[in-house]
Amino acid sequence: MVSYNFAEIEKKWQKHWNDKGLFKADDKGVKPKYYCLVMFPYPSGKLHMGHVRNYVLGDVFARYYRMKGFNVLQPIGWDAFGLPAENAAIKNKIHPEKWTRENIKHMASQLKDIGISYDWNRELATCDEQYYRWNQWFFIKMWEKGLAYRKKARVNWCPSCGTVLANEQVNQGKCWRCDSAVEDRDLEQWFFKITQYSDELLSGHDELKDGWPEEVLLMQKNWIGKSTGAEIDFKVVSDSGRESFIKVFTTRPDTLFGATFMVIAPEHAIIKQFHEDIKNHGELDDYAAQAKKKSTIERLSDEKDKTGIRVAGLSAVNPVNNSKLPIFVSDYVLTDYGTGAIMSVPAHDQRDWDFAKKYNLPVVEVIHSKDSDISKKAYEGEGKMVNSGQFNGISSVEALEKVTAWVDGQKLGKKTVNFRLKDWLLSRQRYWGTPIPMIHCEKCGTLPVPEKELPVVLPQDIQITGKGGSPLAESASFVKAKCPKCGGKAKRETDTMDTFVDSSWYFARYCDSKNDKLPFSPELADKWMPVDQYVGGIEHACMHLIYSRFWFKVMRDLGLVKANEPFKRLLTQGMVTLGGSAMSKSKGNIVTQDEIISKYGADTARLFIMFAAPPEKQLEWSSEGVEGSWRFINRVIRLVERIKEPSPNNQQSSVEQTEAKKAANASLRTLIHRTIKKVTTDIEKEQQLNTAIAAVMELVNALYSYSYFGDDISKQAVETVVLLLAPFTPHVAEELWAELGHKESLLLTKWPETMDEFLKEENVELPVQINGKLRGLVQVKSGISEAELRSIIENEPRFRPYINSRGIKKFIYVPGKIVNLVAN
RNA sequence: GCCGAGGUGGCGGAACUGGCAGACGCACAGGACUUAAAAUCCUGAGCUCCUCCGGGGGCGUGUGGGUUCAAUUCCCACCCUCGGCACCA
Repeated sequence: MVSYNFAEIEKKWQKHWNDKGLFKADDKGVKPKYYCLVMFPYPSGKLHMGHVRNYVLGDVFARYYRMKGFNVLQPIGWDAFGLPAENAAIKNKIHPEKWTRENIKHMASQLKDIGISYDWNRELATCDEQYYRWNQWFFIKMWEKGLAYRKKARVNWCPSCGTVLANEQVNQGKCWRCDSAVEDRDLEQWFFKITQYSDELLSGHDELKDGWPEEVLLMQKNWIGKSTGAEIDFKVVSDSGRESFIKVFTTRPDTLFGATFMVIAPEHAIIKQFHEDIKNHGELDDYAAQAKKKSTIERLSDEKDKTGIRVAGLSAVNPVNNSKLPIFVSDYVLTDYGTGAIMSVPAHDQRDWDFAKKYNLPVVEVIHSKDSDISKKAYEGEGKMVNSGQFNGISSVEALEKVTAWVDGQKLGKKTVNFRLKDWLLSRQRYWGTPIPMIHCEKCGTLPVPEKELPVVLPQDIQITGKGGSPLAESASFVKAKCPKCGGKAKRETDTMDTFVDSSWYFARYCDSKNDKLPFSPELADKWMPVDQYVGGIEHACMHLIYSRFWFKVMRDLGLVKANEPFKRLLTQGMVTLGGSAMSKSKGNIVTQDEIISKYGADTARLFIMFAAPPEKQLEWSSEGVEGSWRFINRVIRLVERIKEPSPNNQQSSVEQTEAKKAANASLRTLIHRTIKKVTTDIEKEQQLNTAIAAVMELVNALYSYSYFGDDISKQAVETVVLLLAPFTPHVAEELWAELGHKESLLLTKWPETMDEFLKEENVELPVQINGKLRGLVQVKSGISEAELRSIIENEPRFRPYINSRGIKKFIYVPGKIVNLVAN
């Protein structure tokens, strides 16, 4: 490996960019703005190739749009609160803040090493008081608007550590530290009322459909899960004659006559209500206790072996036909979706069908179609109503409306819209997060900390042990507070906020990151927002991206921003995996960027990770092939060196040579313009950077076999190569650009443009298929008529053997693309 | 289990809107340069069968079917891998 001196070149240009302040976004700039954002990193320690992919992607866009004449904002910051810092604190007896700050320092220098063009003046960390005070400010605004509230909710509880566990800290129902069985416990928790925006989060998709991947919108749509149906009251009767009601939610009121049993969640209130009437309540209580030990995912995934217990001594009544229905308890019905109870229609719902078969329950067909055979499986499609009283004979589509209307009229239920989206549970019983700025007074209740007292600073005098309740409750000086209303003794809230709060609005803070009067000034937010290009992992498709959209709408309603949506365009980059799963420090499967940079330099690392796969695709890491990117850069360097030397074989030429040269010139020129066009659309429109790089490689290959290297057109080609590579390999591109005699940095140089007249080609090579098989190619003028083409092909002897005496049955010509002859 | 994505040579990947499957790169083989090696430059190659060595045939995009003059691309069924599932971020 003979090397160009990448270390020296990279340092030199990084210093140059920094000294000249070329990455600064201009708040007062008149050029059109372009806000390019990558999801900010959690400072876990070292940058690995997954990070590199993310940040280089963003940087390619930022550098490209600078050359296109935009005023680019590309900021960076740190998603600095979170569980790993607390784990490190427990494990290594290091304060979370110290651990976090050290990681930030290291990762920041790594980002500089790979030459990402950030405006470092706007850097922020969410654990800065000056950042999280605004989390608290927003929390209070939400509380004032009724968007923050408190209610009981379930948490994972380790009885031996006496602490709340994150889902990640629960392995197969056991505590990660002490291995005791994890229990459910109800705690008073804080929520954001994100469901108030359910409809808008859904309809907002209209605005995003051009800039967001379809799959993300689809996932969000399903996550929000709007379903229209009806809530219907079923009378419940005990054997002793006591009566009550159970509300069920169904999206299929048309199948109401087919309900043959009812399934309720193990935690359903009716069980307590009828406790003494239920003969097997002991068994049911045991079952509920078992269900509590399972996570939602486990509960729903025991599909194959769905368990249920009949509630003895209690039955429901189908309101439409007064038939008595047995009631079952099963853990696949969840308390917090719908009403926690379903009517089961085994003929028309596969899960109910499976359950009915297992427990030998009747299956009654109420929708008939020629495709249905309910003895084999449930029929979930449309059809004609049967066994449905006055609704017999009409179509099930019509019945959906009519049954709902009838139930409504009989006061048995009503039409409802149900969402799968739940309110955002944001309180955490942890240390390393934003303290929730509330005060509990015995007399006056729960009140917000007055705005002038913000921030509520995280106390330092806390031992992080991983045991016990909320860590903040350990600090007596923190807990002690004065009631803002009566001035009496009060207690401070000791829960902290979910870190998704931090990441829900950081992109707006970048617009004005030093503001100490407001989270940001509305004027500056209006200048930069919305984000033009957001880049980040697909794993954030639902949670982070929905929370941010929600938060943005709240900020709009507070008058802080004008737009409706925070991110105009989204690129969900695929994960970098090693050994089949995503690189992450917690899994220990990481390859750090330093390993690649020290051997090949930043430019090779950048080029390789962009070239290895299309951005949105998952990429299994392998360093095989890095060598190729390295070689390519060196190949370009040699081209530049050669073009600077005078070329001797270009001088005298005969007439034939002149003709040949003309043709070679023209085709090189066409290639230059095609390459510019390809690279430009690949970056801007397709966002396929791997093929953009491949196109530049093809141009370089063509230059190596160009016979008149050294002439004007080849000089132009070499300059084009350097310009097109500038976003990908910025350091070496700057060096070469200077060597080619240019004084201005590439960051201030215009992106090359194509000229249409150089894109056309006179002749085309058409593939000729006979009966669908490729039999040869013909060279023709590009505008050739079908008749002309046909006679050329018919007269070519080489195609004759494939066409027998009866001739051509059908002649298909797709202009400029292909010819297919159908012979008899 | 539910929601979403993916599966193409030995490997990473390319292919516009249904129109030459395998661009570009890695690894590999041969050649040039060299005392030699490295580096570099040039050439070759999906698999397979036949060949008079000019070339010619067949098969091939996870599996099985279908639509079409033509399918990696559209339709149906299935298998496998990955991401998310609300306290990892």
